[in-house]
Amino acid sequence: MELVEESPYRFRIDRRDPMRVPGVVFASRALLPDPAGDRSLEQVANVATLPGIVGASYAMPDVHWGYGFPIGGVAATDIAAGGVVSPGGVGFDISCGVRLLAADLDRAELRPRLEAVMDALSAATPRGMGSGAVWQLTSRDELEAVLRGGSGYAVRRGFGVERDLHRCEDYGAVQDADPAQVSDRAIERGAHQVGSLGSGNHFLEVQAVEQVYDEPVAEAFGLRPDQVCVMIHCGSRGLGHQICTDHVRAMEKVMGRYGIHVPDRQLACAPVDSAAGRAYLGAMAAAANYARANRQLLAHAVGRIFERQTGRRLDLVYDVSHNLAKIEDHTLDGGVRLLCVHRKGATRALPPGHPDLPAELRGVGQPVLIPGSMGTASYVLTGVVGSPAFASACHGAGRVRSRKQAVAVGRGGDPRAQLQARDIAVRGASRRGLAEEMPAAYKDISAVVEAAEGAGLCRKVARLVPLGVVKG
DNA sequence: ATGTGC
Repeated sequence: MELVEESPYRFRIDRRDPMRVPGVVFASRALLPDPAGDRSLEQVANVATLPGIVGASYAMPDVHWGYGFPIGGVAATDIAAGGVVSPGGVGFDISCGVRLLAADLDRAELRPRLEAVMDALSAATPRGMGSGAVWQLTSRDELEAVLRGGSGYAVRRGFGVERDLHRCEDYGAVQDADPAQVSDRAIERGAHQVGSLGSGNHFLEVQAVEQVYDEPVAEAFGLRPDQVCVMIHCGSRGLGHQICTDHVRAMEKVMGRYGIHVPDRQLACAPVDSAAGRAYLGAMAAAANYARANRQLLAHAVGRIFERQTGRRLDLVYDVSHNLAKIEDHTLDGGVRLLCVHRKGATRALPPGHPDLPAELRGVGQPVLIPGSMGTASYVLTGVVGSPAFASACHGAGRVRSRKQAVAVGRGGDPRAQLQARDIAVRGASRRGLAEEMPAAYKDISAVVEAAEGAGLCRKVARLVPLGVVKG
């Protein structure tokens, strides 16, 4: 894959047939994927062939290989020009995302209570591959209320407060969810997992604010130095996975009828303005709302534990997903166009002044929540005016070794002991599960964030360090 | 990511 260096944090893949637009990779040279083990730059070029794609096929600094689209990919299509939506451009874990809570508590005050807090969080957090959840839903009607209402439904049922919704992307629910497009199988898989963490790279972490880069913005977000925070990273569990599977299959069947041909079967897609496209978007919105409710329920459980253990409240800083396609207005070539923006392993990053932000955040921009790999720092960033990638930023460190490779590299070591030696309390997860998530398997989060900022995608606000982690 | 893999 030929890359042209345009600036220190921007590389171009020149357009050549059948690409409709160029590829653009925001990264330092050191962060570029190694073509020997990762073909994600070929995927960037493949995405550039999709009908209706505008601007470029973008890759964030944490880009790595994914299903069809790269993880860390952004692609926008022009709906009026036959632009498509593709489930592979969202990913299997629909609306997987991050929620950050902040306590009115300093890390020194928490220190003597940390082990007890971690035990209580561990006991209250359903996690791992199987079932077990905060909510046990008994009827399809009740699950449909979750699929339509997202975090808002959880709040209405008493699991949170109205203020929470002002600190959620989309005020807690994507509009136009269509439960009729969700298969019975997806419903069955989801019914017993509402309010559960999952496994893999999902986690619940107690953190402390180690550094503030922009004090006024941090203050507007509700963050200050040494403050204790809780970060939750999880998604739509088996329900989102099943919806992705179902709609990829459906689109594979009808794609030819729309005259669409793609270089990789995993890029199955349909026009946004088509029966198959609308069906997927309705089901995707339902899965997104499931993920939002999932994080709302877990956060509420965590809040109760914090109050009981420390006497302090947890307030929501923000909740934002990094696996979603959204219908958005963007200015392009001087005109406003309605685009379908796919962000897969990429976080929406609205700039200051954006009308979709609540009044209290409009002056400073949207909080962009970037978890590091296990045991490393996480970052809070903010969106900036003039984003070069449809108001999007990175989403995390980005895997560089497969799970299997990660276990092989770490063989002989004890991941739990390694984390505890650095004063990080660990709860849950098997030895293998932890080994798969060790920092050696990921890029350096600080380098990823430097590149994202250097490329003009976002701006640093605060750096958080882990005190304790609950893994699936 | 995922009742882990056609």
